[in-house]
Amino acid sequence: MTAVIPIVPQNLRAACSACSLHELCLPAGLSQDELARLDQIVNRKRPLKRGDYLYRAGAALQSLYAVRTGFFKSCVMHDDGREQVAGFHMAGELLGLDGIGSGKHMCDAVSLEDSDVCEIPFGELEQLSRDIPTLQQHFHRIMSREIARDYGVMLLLGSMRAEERLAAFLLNLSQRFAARGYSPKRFLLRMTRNEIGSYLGLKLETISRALSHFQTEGIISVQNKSVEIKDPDRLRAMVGQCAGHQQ
Amino acid sequence: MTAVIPIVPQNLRAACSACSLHELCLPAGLSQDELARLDQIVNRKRPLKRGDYLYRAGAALQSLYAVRTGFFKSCVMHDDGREQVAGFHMAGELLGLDGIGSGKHMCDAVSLEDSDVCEIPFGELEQLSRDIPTLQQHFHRIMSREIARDYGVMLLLGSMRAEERLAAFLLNLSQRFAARGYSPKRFLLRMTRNEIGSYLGLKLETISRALSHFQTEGIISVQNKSVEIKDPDRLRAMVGQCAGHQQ
DNA sequence: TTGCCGATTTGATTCAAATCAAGGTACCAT
DNA sequence: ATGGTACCTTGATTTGAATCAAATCGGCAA
Repeated sequence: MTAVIPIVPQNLRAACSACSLHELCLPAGLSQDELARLDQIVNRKRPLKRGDYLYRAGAALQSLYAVRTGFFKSCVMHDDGREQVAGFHMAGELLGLDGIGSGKHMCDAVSLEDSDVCEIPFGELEQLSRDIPTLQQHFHRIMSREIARDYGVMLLLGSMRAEERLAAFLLNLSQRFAARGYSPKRFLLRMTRNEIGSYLGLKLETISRALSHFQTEGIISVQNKSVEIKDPDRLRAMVGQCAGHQQ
Repeated sequence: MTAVIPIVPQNLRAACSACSLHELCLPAGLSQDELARLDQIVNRKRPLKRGDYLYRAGAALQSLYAVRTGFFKSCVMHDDGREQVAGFHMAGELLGLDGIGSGKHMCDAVSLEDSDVCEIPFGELEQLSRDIPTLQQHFHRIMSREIARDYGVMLLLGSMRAEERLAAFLLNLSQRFAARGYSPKRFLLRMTRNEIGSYLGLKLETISRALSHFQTEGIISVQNKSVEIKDPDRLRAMVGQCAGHQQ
């Protein structure tokens, strides 16, 4: 007979100061004291299961959310039901920035695996950031980086070929995993081929074919959701000079 | 003999409080007193001629710029020289937001007609916005709206057909002109077909053909850079239900 | 374990937009 | 005025990715 292990919600209680992500996340650069003040306004939400919505487009924006563990997509909807994935979000990233302008979320945020988030009431964040210049500056940097990322996506969608887009996408994931201490060479694709396709402005069949092609070229190895990057240099070489780029 | 009219640089001296754009621009919602404080940090730059660069990608970000009069494009560059127009900017809009995160401009900002801008030193803006909550909030809204706009562009680039993209683009311009008190029906395209194409992820020939097609359908009338929207409803109908949208 | 359903792969075919090509037009500088 | 240059239009052809189609795979639930 095995001992019953009591379920301790320790993750739920962890403070920013104790969080492994705190140099990647909103609190980056804060002193212990400032960290404690930020901690007071941050709420831990109960974990989300795969497929759960963190919020939906149109809902009033009360808070921003920092991904603690897990993986999210945010997607914009057309009137006619067409869906466009606008981003994938991993640990340490901030969700909800697009809704501040209108006071309403502009997209759905959906958990792609069991996830944990920290809730940061936006009004309180604004107030606190008036007191803590470092926090204010870092928040501005985070918003600005999201804009810069978006420009990168526009470049990708507006002027890259299918395989170039996928190569850029894989390199981006790799680099973000590396920044979080995971292997940049081996990782899981948390999202479906269809979701990758939506993000990259391509159809799922095209994603599948491109992955297969990269594999036969020996650039990567794919097994379902699992990817290994075997030749990052060749992947990099594909981005930015896809021979006679037409678009 | 005609009287010589002295050239008074009155535009250069105009304060935010006297600016017709102040409810559209950064100072929106400020009291007279707060406005005066903002005015103290804003510098008027000398006018830019068509084709002048306001800043270049890679340059250190010192200031944001508000368009006072004129028209700008911002464009991201590939390593290989491919250029992607990331946005067009008109009076009252803020440029440079993408560079805050890294401290360097991520794109070029180019004047598409003779233009005037206000220079807003970013460090001073951050400082002032700690004192003036309304300013802080409005600045956050402006950044957030840029993110929301970017999501819209992603939707456009990722899931719309060529003519649908152009229709969305024309409607967007129309709406922005209207917000500035200009006719939403008749306006000039300040940018070339090539630049429109770059922004929409299409080739200039495709833009040209689509414009011609809209004209033969009686939806718009085009004459070089001048556009008249004759049937805005039909234009709206084209966006979001381009019959059996494939992408 | 088995059955089912959603996800993925791969092939054949189609099609929208790119590319190639050739005039035509407008505007700037001389 | 005039020549030049950049911009635009339109047509013919090509092509990359979408669409259509059909297996196959994998994981979850009964």
